[in-house]
Amino acid sequence: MPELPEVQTVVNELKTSVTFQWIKSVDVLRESIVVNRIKEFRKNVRSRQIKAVQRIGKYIVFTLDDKLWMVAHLKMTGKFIVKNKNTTRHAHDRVVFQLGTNNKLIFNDSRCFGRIELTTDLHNLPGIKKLGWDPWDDNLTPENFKRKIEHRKIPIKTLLLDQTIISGIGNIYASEILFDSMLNPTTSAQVLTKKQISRLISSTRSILRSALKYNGTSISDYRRVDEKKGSFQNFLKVYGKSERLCPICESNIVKIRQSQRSTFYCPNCQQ
DNA sequence: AGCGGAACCTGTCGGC
DNA sequence: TGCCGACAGGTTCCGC
Repeated sequence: MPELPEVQTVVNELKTSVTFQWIKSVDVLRESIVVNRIKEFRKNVRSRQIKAVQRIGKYIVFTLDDKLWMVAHLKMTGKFIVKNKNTTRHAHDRVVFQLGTNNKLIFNDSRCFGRIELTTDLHNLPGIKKLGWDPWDDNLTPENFKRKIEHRKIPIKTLLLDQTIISGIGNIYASEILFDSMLNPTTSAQVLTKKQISRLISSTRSILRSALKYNGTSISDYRRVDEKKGSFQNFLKVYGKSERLCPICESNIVKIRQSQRSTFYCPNCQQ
């Protein structure tokens, strides 16, 4: 499900629904979701107050104390849902936090790729430590970007999925961003000109900002904290549109396979 | 170091 | 109807 716009939507909604709430207890229904030893996790989360919620890359970070954070990653199908505490258990509920109010915070994940980890050293968590620029980082300039990728031979589409370069882009928005910047997804990263990179960066920002405005893209699994859908799926121009027509030139959108993921693009507009 | 492919786990959909 | 393979908003690990 989740790329930056989806994760940021969830974080925004968690901020209003669970900040300052106390965690009374935790039920771990699927142990593989929790990275820490379960006993230790339950003990250290119990009786903590959620002081803040933030997004770092595609990670959701709950601040529980000065030196204690609960870090979650939704991977493909993870969701955070807030419901009344009397709600019955639902299929794929994996971790349930009983809150001090009438609510519970549920981590639901059909595929069980998602992870929740308690840490005392947030910025040295392996996943977080390696993250590249946030899309809106002032240091993400065409010059810096070019320098960072000038020895990378992989296709630009594949490079956009590399969280150690820019963090937050996933498979849907990579295709949309490349269409918006009129770049061919198969182009080797190292041959891009400064001008093309400049376009790529502004498209990245505008596509992600727009997707965030519509609360993300709900094609199949992704849901908001209140289980509503995002609506950016109504504005996708190429992702999932193979055999449909390009909105600019009306030639056929094509689907190809790059490093085991689908890519959609217009071979005519994206040279 | 960088790259491609397998692995993690579960559900759905299309073809035969 | 039923089975089987392909595929799914992600990341990590392994071998070359």
